[in-house]
Amino acid sequence: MVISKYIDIANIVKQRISNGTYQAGDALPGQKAMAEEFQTSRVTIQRALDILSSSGLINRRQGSGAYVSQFGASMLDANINQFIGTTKLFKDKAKVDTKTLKFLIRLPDEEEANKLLLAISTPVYDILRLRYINDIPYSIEHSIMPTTVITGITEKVLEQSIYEYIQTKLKLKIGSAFRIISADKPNNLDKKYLDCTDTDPVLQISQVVYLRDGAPFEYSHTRHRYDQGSIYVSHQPFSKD
Amino acid sequence: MVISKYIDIANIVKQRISNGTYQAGDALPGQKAMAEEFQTSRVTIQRALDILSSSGLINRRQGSGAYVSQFGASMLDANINQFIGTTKLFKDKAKVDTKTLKFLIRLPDEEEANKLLLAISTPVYDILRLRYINDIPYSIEHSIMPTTVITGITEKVLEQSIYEYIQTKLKLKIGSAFRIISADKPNNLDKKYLDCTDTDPVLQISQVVYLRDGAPFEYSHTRHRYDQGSIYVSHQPFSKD
DNA sequence: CAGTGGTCTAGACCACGTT
DNA sequence: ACGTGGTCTAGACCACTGC
Repeated sequence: MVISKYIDIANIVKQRISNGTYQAGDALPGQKAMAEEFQTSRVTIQRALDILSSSGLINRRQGSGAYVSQFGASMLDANINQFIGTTKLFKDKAKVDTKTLKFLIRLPDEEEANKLLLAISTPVYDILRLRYINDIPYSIEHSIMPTTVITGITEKVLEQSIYEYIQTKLKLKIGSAFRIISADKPNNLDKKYLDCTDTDPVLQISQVVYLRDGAPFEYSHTRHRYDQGSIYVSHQPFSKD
Repeated sequence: MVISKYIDIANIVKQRISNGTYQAGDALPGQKAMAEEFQTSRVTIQRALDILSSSGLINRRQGSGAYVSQFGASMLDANINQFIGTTKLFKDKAKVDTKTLKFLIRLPDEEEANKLLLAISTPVYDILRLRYINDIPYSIEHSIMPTTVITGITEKVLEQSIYEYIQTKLKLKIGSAFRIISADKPNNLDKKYLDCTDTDPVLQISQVVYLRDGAPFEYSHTRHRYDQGSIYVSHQPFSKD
């Protein structure tokens, strides 16, 4: 057992969906059968199934069974609901380059302090980066981070992945994220760095990201050319409505 | 008890967050205390907390407690991760009008059949509607629905809410949704009905919506003027990573 | 170390689908 | 009627936080 029994079981079942042992539309073995196979109780099997259904891999029908979602296979590799950084998203898939356009420490304005739950006297990092995928301009990311939570950022870190740094070096755990997605007309930066003309729309993602303990650590705006990427979102119901 | 104990408890706690009994940042009573208050077991309390944390209302810290998210109060009314129809979204808040531009039954093309998991010989509804909020053009919705799943749609239903009809009249339960959000240049319909000029971007939401049993029932594209609405998305981690 | 939340069990009963 | 998943319990042990 690596982490917890129910997470391990969920991963094993995920694996079986991935390798075709359970095909789209198939019913999974009953909870009782799975409880026997994994030498555990039915409640633990249900916790594992919770993970799979909340990520859209299976559908559960009371009185009938749990079925592999038709989306199943295609979901496994899709980058849905991601809030990881650009770097990880394209890892091993494409060449990612970063150009830091601005990197300074200053005091936050009222809106920034508000979003990050900071006093306006607490300094923040102000970071503007241009990302290239396979040498094509991909996005402009403008991030504000509190220096009290995220410490020790250097130019070197910025060229790699800030998220990687936060998780491995600072050993902080990322919790939730709230995003607002909108379309916008190109501004001067978009025209200059993303090669937008006046008629090329921009897709903007504004987000506040929180650590697992609830402290906000990033308020950012990321802008993409309209033809350089879409956002994939899945929605699963939790309670019955 | 209305539905299940754990859902009822979640709703009661939600109520208390809403009315300020539990304030942002406050620790909730311990699980043991709540189990006593609600005359139930700790496991049932945990199921209730699962609902609250998966909707971002609380943060849980092992060894410490469960805390009301700073977002808490503001989340309650926000229409986050919604996949309900336009009508319900603005219910009691604004005047919603619908103009049906197209309503016919035809055979699906290959992509539509693919998304809806249909044979190309199964007829689908092809519906194009223009929505107004307070008499201002709000969105163009193009929906494809299988006639085998969604039956008996009339002009009258289209002027109201299709989702309402599906849930109350057909008594079907909506399950999950997968969306792709993108920015786009305006097309001829956008220019004609949303009053877009060549430099007014459009925010497009393409989605496939599934019933709880996994059957897809809608493949649609909704287009908004860039200044008429954004998409709010929240992301909560499920398993530990 | 005391108190908290996280995981797990074995068994029970209920709600629902299917036959 | 039977088999499925959904809910619930009482109690146990573990992992973590914070004093």
